[in-house]
Amino acid sequence: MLIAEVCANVQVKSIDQTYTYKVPEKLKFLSAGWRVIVPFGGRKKIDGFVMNVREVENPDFDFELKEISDVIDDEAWFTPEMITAATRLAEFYLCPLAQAMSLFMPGKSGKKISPKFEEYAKLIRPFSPEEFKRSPARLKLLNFLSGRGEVSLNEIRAEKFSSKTVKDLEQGGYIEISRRRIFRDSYANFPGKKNNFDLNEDQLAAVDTVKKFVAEKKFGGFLLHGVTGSGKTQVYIEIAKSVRKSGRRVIILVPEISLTAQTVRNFKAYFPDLTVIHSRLSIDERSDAFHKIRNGESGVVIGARSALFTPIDNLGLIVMDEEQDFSYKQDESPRYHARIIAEEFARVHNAAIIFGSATPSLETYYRAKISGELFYLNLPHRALNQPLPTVECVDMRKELKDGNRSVLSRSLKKLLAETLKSGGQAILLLNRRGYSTFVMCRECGEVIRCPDCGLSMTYHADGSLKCHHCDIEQSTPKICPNCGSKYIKFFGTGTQKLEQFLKTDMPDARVLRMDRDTTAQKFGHRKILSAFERKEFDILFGTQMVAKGHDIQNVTAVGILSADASLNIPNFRAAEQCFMLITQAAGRAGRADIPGKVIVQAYEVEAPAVVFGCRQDYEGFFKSELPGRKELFFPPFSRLVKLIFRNTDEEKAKMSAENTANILKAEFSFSEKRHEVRGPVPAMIANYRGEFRFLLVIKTEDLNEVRRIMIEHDLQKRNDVLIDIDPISTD
DNA sequence: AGCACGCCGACT
DNA sequence: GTCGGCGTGCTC
Repeated sequence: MLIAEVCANVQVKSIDQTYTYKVPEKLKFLSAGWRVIVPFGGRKKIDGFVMNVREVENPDFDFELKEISDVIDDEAWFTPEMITAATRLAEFYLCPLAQAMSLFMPGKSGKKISPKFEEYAKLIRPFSPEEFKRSPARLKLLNFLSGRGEVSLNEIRAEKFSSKTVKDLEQGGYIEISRRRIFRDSYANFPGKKNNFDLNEDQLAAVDTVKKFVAEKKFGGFLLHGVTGSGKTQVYIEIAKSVRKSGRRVIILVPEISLTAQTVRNFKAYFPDLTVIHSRLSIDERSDAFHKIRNGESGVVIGARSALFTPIDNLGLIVMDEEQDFSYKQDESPRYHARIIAEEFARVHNAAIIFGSATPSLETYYRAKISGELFYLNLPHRALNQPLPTVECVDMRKELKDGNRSVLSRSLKKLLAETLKSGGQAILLLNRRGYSTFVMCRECGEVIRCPDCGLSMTYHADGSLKCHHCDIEQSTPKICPNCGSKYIKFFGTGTQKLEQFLKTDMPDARVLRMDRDTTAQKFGHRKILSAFERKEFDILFGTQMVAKGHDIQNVTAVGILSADASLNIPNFRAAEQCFMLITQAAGRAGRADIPGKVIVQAYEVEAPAVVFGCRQDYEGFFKSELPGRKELFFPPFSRLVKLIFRNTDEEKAKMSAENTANILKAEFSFSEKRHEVRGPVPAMIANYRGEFRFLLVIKTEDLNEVRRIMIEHDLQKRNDVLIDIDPISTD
């Protein structure tokens, strides 16, 4: 009897296992990777994934086998590589297999994906006008087609020819209709641009080092550490070219969807066969892209983290640009980090992987410089020999003492005025959107909080209050909901308030706001950046997205308004984040002929992150930050696991976390390795939609041992426990 | 998750 | 009687 192991696409941890089904005669062609329809429990139709098929002589199961009802596609959807990768991802991140498999599908559901075809008509036989004296429509169509090769039926219809005319001519043997698959691709008409300059010495050295590994088809991991403007992209392109020459394929990863457009523009001129994959493409577009990759029609795949999950084979290179960006970590289950997955893929394919950054994550830099797991490639100079910008740090406490209560320091105001006068452009970064960051009653101190998650709500210029965590929106109360007082006050400055300020204080400046609210539509980023690049505006201001994914030549001034705002949040990466923000934003300033000027406004001007950030001194920051991480046993000296226990009953959630903490502590006491458990503590969002959350944080020098212990205690099967391996934050 | 089953109270 | 509320348990 032919039987199949099927992973039912029900993404629930407690039933995460494969189920055995009979393969009916009509489906005996099935093999691993097919998507199927199966009966499951009380449900008649569930989609599932065939994990393997085998012949069994004497069936002996202690349950009755059901039959697979049908297949979904015309071929196996998953390649063996995809199955292996999904299985290992699920094992590593302790998520349901069905969830890991779903990463490799264009949509969530088990719908069949239908390709789109277009029909073309072509003249295949000469004709004389005499034959068609009595049929002027046909004659007109024949004349329309003659000398034009293939013309799509859409175009013919647009010329008001009826389908009858077309059909008649086809039957008469004058024209031929052919069907061709068309690919939906909103990046198809994106312009490419070639950079016509030679690589400098450092770039050449980097290219040569990686090329050696590529030529020998050996795994190699590299950190390409290059200051902003050092020409990392050109290095990627040169290496990718040599990979393509040898017939192997390339994946280029960017942290956010909005950055794909810029990357496509850089690569298109060199790699016309590139394909874009990210989660905001329509399902159809995504499945068309999958098709092209599967058939080998695509040599370069560009996209955000989901670009890792395609049917690509024969992989020679993965580039992960801006590797330090937290967007590479998925913040819903499966909570994978693209950095880990990408490196694993590179190993499996004997491919090279390049992590690129101006400010590498401490983990990656540590692996390159201290533990030697990665090769270190350095581009210390700007490619076109522009000087690095000068950075001035302004102490906002002193500013206040001197009577300046404005969001802009006197130095920054002066810099903006000078910049505009000289025809330059400026970028201002304020990492908070909305108008006011919180709303408080002056009488009783009540802060208005999100009904779902309890975080403070942000006031927006349209009069609404928004939760930036849950996206909930409500109107602003006129009186305090707690005490009824009418003294409700708005505190803190967001980008909208900054906009109002700039418009009144600098009426001659043309200002442009860029944050999540103004870039909501497709290609919204691109539109704003293009307008700024065309010099339609003098000042571009907004959240951290103003510092990402562009290289606008005319920007000579950059201001960072509250550079140290992130410093006081209780997060072990706070300093790293602050340093990155300053370095990244500062890197936007300066052009070939005019050195850039950067003003960093901060309150804690002595903090190492601010000091080294202003000096653009990565190595210095690294050395100052590392001892603290070591002392507190944080990455890169440990790996973290975060466990969240949820329950509608607060006491149960807490008890459950406490029990697990005790079990883990007992297990760890037998271990030779260093493991620590912290908690239970209430989660930062302690109550989400009526569900209480407590968390445990494990720090370990042996992640695999911790994973093994968690599996032994079936933590991965509990629906009330969320497991986050290598979390970004510990709250 | 989602469905069946079973137990209990309420109602035409 | 029987309809429907929800708590419990299972899914090849």
